[in-house]
Amino acid sequence: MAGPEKRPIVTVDTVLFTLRDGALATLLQPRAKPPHAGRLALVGGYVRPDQDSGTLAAATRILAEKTGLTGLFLEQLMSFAGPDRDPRGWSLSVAHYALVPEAALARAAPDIAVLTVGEVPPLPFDHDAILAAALARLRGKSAWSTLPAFLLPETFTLPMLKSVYETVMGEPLNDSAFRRKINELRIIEELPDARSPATAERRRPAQLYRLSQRALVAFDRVI
Amino acid sequence: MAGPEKRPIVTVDTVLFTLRDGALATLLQPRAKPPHAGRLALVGGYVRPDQDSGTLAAATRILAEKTGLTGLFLEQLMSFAGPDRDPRGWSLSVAHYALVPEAALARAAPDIAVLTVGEVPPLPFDHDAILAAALARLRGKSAWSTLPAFLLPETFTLPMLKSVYETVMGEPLNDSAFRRKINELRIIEELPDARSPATAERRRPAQLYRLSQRALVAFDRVI
DNA sequence: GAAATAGTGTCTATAAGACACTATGGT
DNA sequence: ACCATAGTGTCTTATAGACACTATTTC
Repeated sequence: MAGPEKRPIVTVDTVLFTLRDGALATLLQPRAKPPHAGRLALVGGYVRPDQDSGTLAAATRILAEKTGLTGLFLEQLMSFAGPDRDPRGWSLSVAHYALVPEAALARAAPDIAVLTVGEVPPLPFDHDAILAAALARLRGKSAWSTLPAFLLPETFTLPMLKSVYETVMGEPLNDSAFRRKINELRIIEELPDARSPATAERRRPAQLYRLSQRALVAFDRVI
Repeated sequence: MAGPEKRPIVTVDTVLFTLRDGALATLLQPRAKPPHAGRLALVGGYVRPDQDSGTLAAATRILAEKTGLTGLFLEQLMSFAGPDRDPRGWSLSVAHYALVPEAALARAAPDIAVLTVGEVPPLPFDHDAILAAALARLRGKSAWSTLPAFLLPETFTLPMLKSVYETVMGEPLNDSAFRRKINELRIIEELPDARSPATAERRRPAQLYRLSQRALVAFDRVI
């Protein structure tokens, strides 16, 4: 039986995704304390058994404390553990990922850096591997769920929705087929008499929609 | 900073799947010690930072120690944590799942119970939830990967492969379409001049195949 | 040659992609 | 009127399913 002194360090880390100028980006924060103080890293912290009812709760608490971000789509990714990933000793991190719509971004702590996923520098600990796994999960799950919609505001247009799917999956989608599928899947609903504002460039206003359910919906076919 | 005394209990648990008379089954073992001594449960144990290089290594070690099973396909599922799942206190279990071909089953510890997934009794801790999550993962991943093949011996016939996909996914598959897809995907290779034995009932022998790669292969389309 | 399973060929149904077309508002 | 984006209709292509057919072995 392992006594408490033999227990691993248990932390949670969260990969935060957002959109930046039409590109997929991630939010990183300079570490406040050693190890790796000052270096950009995933937002993480210790699981506190006296406060947290689970790891999702721990991740939610730490996100709020360290970044001010709340109300995000947040999901467990997987755990990363081993003797060498943290200089403090054998540690286990339950990695999560979250999607940050632009409106929430505005409320984030000022020290948060927003970097396109292609321009992320080498990260401390095994955060590179965690980020890669989160990206793979985001891309994989986007093809058959409403996951990318959580990068958008609550109401959005079909061109916006198509664009975010294209950004996340990294490939252009057929417009006609996209509309057909979204329609058949009944995952979004029209806001009656609500249209996006027209601008000098975006001339014709588009119909506004919202998710039929404000929760992740999976579907069998692929976008 | 959380001192060691505030650290959660960290364990690993593994859901073991196998085939039993053409049905999907799970391997459970009576617990040797309290809590819940004597009750059938998932195979699990403490992560030992002094011995284990990670949670997969911990699960592999514990499986070997408690069941004698080695060489299985084994993958992390996700973590389950909270204050109430274990009477010993706030605990975190990194759940895994493994696939046990019939040949490996023969080498398993004698106290292992093999139960069809439909006839599993209520399990201690949150093992019901872990089993349900593992089953969902197995079913979901089977549609687009070679996962079910790890329930078969190293060499198998196409009818056997089709049957294991049907068993795992719980629905009949079209024979012609199945062969077409398996062929196009190039995931298996023929063993030249090797055929399954014919019996009184299975009259025409079938061509034997093996996986082209003895590792999980994902494909984009669905079986 | 009858029985039973292994394996093939081909038609049909469905869904995805291509792409030309119409619609609407701003300038 | 023209531009730019929003949105539609329809043809083609790719893939999945249905199902009848042939092939090979045992009895």
